[in-house]
Amino acid sequence: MAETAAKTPRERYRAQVRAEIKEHAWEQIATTGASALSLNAIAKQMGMSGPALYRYYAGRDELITELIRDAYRSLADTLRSAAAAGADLATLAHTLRAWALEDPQRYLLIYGTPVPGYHAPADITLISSEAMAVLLDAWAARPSNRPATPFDAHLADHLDWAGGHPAPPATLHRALSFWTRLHGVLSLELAGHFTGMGFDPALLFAAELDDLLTR
Amino acid sequence: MAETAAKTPRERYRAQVRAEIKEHAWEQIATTGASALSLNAIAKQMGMSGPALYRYYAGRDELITELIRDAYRSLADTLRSAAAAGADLATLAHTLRAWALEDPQRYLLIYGTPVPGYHAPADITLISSEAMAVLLDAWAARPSNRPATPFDAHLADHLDWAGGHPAPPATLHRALSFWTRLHGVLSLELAGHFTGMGFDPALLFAAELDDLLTR
DNA sequence: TGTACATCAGTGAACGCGCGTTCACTGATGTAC
DNA sequence: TGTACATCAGTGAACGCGCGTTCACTGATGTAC
Repeated sequence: MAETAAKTPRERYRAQVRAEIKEHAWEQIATTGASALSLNAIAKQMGMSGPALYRYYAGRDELITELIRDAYRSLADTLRSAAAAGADLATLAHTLRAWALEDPQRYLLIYGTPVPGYHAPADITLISSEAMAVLLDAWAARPSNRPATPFDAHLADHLDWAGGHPAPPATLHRALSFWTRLHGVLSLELAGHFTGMGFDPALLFAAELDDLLTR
Repeated sequence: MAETAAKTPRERYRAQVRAEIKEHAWEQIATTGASALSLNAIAKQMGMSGPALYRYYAGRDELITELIRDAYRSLADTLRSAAAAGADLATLAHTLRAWALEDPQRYLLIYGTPVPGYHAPADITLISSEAMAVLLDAWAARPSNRPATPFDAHLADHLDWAGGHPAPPATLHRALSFWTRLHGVLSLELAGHFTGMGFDPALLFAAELDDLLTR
């Protein structure tokens, strides 16, 4: 818990192996998808016996949980540092897309179809809101001239997800819409539903983003 | 092929069992997701031995292909008959959502993360364009007053997916955007990413649709 | 209507595979004196 | 610096399971005369 300092060599080694396990897990997910994640396969790939991994993870679910946590954290960090560097909403959107394309299965792990048979612990939702917080901040910094919609009124009474963000409902709505619209284009692209359609997904994404921002 | 008539009792029986297998497959998919689809499990559920199913499907992949085909067909039929009954775009959107909610895994099977290890035959893309054709028709019937975007120009040169539809690029773009935006909201809802956020997904969908149509 | 034959649905055994997970163990690494 | 002990990473065997798929077969259903 409060043990961030003074790592013994053994602790250091453990952390290193845990990281290596996760690396191989990502590789495996990248090729076969998350639902086919197998501890034994990872062990074999690392030149270890299957049971050895149980020293590091209590089981498959705990590993997946950690991967999901890392994915959320990575996305939040990426967006946060982009925002800190002065990125506007368009740049944030492209940052999101670049992050997703860098490892499609990582994106799909957190925003795609849930892994069958896996149940996430309760605190995962909390971590997922970190990335959202960056978007909320970015939208809050942008003056809105749109008339309030009926949904804005509904949102005003259902703010659990906003984490107490002080932005007005209309802004929250726009941030939410920003997310769903980009996800719509992005998830279809990552899942391969645009292949064979002819057009360039990057341009569709840019067009969607443009429409989103200019109104 | 051209054998639509004169079914023998045996052919009738075969068709019936094939249908029953698919029913059980859908049940299984609804609970465990498509990646966990197992021929043996279906056979057991039907009170048959595993190998018996090989009389009806050459293997797991052929069964999945048929399920995907059926899903696309079902969606296209649903949209088509709604359109034939005079549905406008808003009604079509709600028809789409109702169809998706009726069986979330069926929607996710065709529009979600691809099933790992499964490779669809080439003609699947063709069937998937049927639903899109209904949307294209609906948008073509609606006068557009929007200025052309740079993406419209790109689309004009990349029309493989439109199946020769005579609508202008701007209209094709709007139909495409209609799809991606509704998918964005819908897929996040179906994957459970709105649970715990507080608001009503139906209202977000309606708001997105409203924004989509009023401009 | 009755018999002889062909078709074909479904079975059970078998193959080889990989999975998650447990357990008792060996042997290396680190700690205390 | 050296010895005695504790810790703990990793192994190999084992358990029970389910998977896809093949094969030779039984027995019921349909067909031809």
